[in-house]
Amino acid sequence: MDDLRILKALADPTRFAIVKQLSTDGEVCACDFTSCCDVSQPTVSHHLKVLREAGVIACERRGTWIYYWLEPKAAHRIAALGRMLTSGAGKEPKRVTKPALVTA
Amino acid sequence: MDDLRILKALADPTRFAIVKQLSTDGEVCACDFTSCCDVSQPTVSHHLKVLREAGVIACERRGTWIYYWLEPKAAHRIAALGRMLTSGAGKEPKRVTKPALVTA
DNA sequence: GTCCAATATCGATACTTGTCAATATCTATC
DNA sequence: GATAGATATTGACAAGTATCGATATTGGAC
Repeated sequence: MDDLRILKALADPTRFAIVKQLSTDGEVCACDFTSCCDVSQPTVSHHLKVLREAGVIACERRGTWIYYWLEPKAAHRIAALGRMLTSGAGKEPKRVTKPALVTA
Repeated sequence: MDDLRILKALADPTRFAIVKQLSTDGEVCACDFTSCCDVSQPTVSHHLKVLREAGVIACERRGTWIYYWLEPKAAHRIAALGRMLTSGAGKEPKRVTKPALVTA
């Protein structure tokens, strides 16, 4: 829902690594992030929670293990942001002088 | 260059507001961010520096004023990230049981 | 060169957050 | 119910950072 929250969730090396692995593997068991991310189990759990609460990932318990995957909705928000930035970049009015201020 | 650095630069309310304004207006004088972002001038200057060093924006001095705009290269990184995430989301192998580990 | 406006830098402070050890919870199996 | 493994929560601490006031720098006009 909140673009800024999604960005904050992605803007951490550990969480970015988690998201990249999810993007590659499609679905990953929580126990498999401990190896990839060189942090302790509670830290992985914390980051998974941040990503979950930002709506970036979702999870499902299957027996003892919990599987995580990317939320398409959040992925689409980032894609939309990318389109917004690419369309905004290179708009270049490049005025030579500052236009007169309307207010004051 | 660095995706993570771009994300970190975007993941702040003030900087995100700056980037959104740049995306809308194409090019903005530094003096015009003070009004939009409800923070002091040194704070705006600091955030512009962070965005500049992350390669998200670029600037040019014209007389007394300094104009900022979005760097197309950074915009394309975010767009590419969006595509990566959207293609990664919904991959769903959804295995019922955890596969045997290859190593150990 | 002097004055003024726009922007950047510096130093200090408060807030946020990433991290881990210890512990709790949950599920399956016996 | 007891045990064992997987994951989450708690509490504490360290590192990072957003913020501002004061000050410095830069460029234009006189």
